[in-house]
Amino acid sequence: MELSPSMERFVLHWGEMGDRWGVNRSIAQIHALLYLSDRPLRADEMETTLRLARSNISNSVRELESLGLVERVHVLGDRRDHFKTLSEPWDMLMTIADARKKREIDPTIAVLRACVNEMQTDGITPPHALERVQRMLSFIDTLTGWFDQIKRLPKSTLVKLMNLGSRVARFVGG
Amino acid sequence: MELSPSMERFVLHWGEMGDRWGVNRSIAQIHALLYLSDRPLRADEMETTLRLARSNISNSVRELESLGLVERVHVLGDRRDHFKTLSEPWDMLMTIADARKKREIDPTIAVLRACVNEMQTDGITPPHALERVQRMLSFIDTLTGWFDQIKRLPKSTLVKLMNLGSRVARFVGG
DNA sequence: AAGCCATTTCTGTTTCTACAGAAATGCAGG
DNA sequence: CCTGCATTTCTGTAGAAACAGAAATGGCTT
Repeated sequence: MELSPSMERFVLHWGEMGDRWGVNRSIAQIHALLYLSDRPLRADEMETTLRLARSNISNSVRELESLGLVERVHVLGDRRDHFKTLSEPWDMLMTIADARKKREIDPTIAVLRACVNEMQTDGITPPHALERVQRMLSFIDTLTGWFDQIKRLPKSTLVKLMNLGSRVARFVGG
Repeated sequence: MELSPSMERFVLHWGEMGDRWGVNRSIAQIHALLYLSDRPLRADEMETTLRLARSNISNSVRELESLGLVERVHVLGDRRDHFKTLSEPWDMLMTIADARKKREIDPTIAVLRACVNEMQTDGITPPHALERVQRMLSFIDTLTGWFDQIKRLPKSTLVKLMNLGSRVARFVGG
């Protein structure tokens, strides 16, 4: 797949962004490439377009799959794997948020809970430290609980809510 | 400042988390330490507690300051700098989101705009690629516009909205 | 059943970031 | 103006991650 200069710029920038957010650069580039493509791509196509090693493509695609961002598809008469990604930014965001919640937030909640438990009984931890951790725990809990509810709403409803912006505040007397 | 085992665990975990989200480990550890402390800490205290080099503390604290997460304060009769962080998780989240928006999202929007402009005129970029970038741009635009509005709402209103969860959907006919 | 081709796993190299320690700067008090 | 201490900047190093290429695996086709 040939990239125009702007497409290349998009791919490169996406790579940088991924980097800053804890996703490695190649993975983000592959994702960007698939996002730009109007059809599923094969590993060898991505290899030549992005000039990455095949092994790198293979592993990255696997990671993207596990994130739920990329799907492995097939075409008749070709046994090679083809890959495609979500085309709706909104779906992408939800998928990423979901995956990272599972991988990072949920374990964090577990750790904080354990900390709170131990802090309450160890007799060394100063009260204010316990209080801080509790506060953080309940904050994250509230936030993720909210997220879990919100993400189940139909997209159209969410769009309406977003367009309301700060005017949603009316409904709670803000 | 002495850390109980659970406090240490909290600090270490916070460091790991920072890492995964593109903040370096020491910076996140320092932040965690300040968060647990009930008083502003000096660089040398953090040095011994976290066993990091003074230079590292100095640079990290500076970075946290630029993120708006840490404030440099002074006490009478001591010319050394002392540091403290926000104690409200909600304020922390907003501050972080704000800073990262400025540093990463806004530049991204600029890049996407430039890409869209060039793609429209270069005569090489396939239409679907242009369309994808446009869609992403408008999505990010919508989202950040929403965020800018929301963050101005009083915290109490936000808490009410969060507690509503998916029931906010009622208001837009969901 | 054998060979071929796509894919994955493994391993060594390279690159980059984080960090410590040294040197330099700056400031306040004497 | 000089001295001493805190802080910052600079530089080399250590460690980790990313990556390429080689080797191995697995499955389809003939």
